[in-house]
Amino acid sequence: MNTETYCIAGRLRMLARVISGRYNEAFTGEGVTFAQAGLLMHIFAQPGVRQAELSKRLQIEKSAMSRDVQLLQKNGWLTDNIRSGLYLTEEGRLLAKRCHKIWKALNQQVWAELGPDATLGLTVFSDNVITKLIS
Amino acid sequence: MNTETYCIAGRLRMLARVISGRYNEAFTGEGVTFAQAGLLMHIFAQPGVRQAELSKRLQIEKSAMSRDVQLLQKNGWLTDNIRSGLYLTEEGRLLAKRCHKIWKALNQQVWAELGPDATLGLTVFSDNVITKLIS
DNA sequence: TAAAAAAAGTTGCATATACAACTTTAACTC
DNA sequence: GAGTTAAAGTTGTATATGCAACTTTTTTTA
Repeated sequence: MNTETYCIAGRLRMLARVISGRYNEAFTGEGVTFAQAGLLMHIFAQPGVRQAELSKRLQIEKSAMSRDVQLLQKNGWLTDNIRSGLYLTEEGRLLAKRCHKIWKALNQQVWAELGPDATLGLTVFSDNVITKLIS
Repeated sequence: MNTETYCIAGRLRMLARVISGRYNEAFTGEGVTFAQAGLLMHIFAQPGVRQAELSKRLQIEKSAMSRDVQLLQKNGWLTDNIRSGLYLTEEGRLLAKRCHKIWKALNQQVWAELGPDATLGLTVFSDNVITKLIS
């Protein structure tokens, strides 16, 4: 039946590029990328979270996470004790809240644009990857 | 019904990281990344293809494509007239063939590991993104 | 066909990402 | 509690990626 077995990795990377572009656009007004906004929102939701924890949850290599975090700090959104848990500055908290508003509206819109079949499809795929491929 | 609307972009990026890691591993023996192997295979399948064509097909920004292509060339896998169509050198062709063998086995294995529900889910999602979100 | 417009490709700059090696911090064991 | 081990975090190096501005090539049109 699977006569056409396209490249799973290639397809995922393409989809990530396309969707990331869409999300990045939405955050240009705030001067952040989607990746940065995402981290800010995670830290907002869980103040004091460790890099290692985010690293596992988001499946980002620890050295990449280290640099992402340093970038947030350089921009004044994190307090200076990043080795013992991540905390937003006041400016960081305000930005995180604005990002969340943007994110919520956009994510719902994309969800709606793609429709239930598509989003259910991604959910099923995602759940399978998480249970079968991530230790 | 959609009580939990997770972040589509975040999830896709995570999945791309995880699956890319898996594919990258498979190509370390050949000294190429999955991204490079993928380009080589595309060019092998369509000698003379233009950067702009690959750029559209893979949804990679043209400047990124330009650099990816230059890297392949620097490694001796592309002939020197990259501005008028991409052609593999003999070494490039041999490498592309080896990569295809690796890719085919791995892609089938991942397809099998994830199972039909998952892969169908990705297909449905992917088709929807392509028809609804890509101009 | 020459000029103008559009498309293709490149380069400067910046972020996102990974692997390997290293340093620092935390935990465990005796 | 000192020493060892493990976990966390950082830095060097390299690829992958995007945006903006620029150059080159191709196509259109007058």
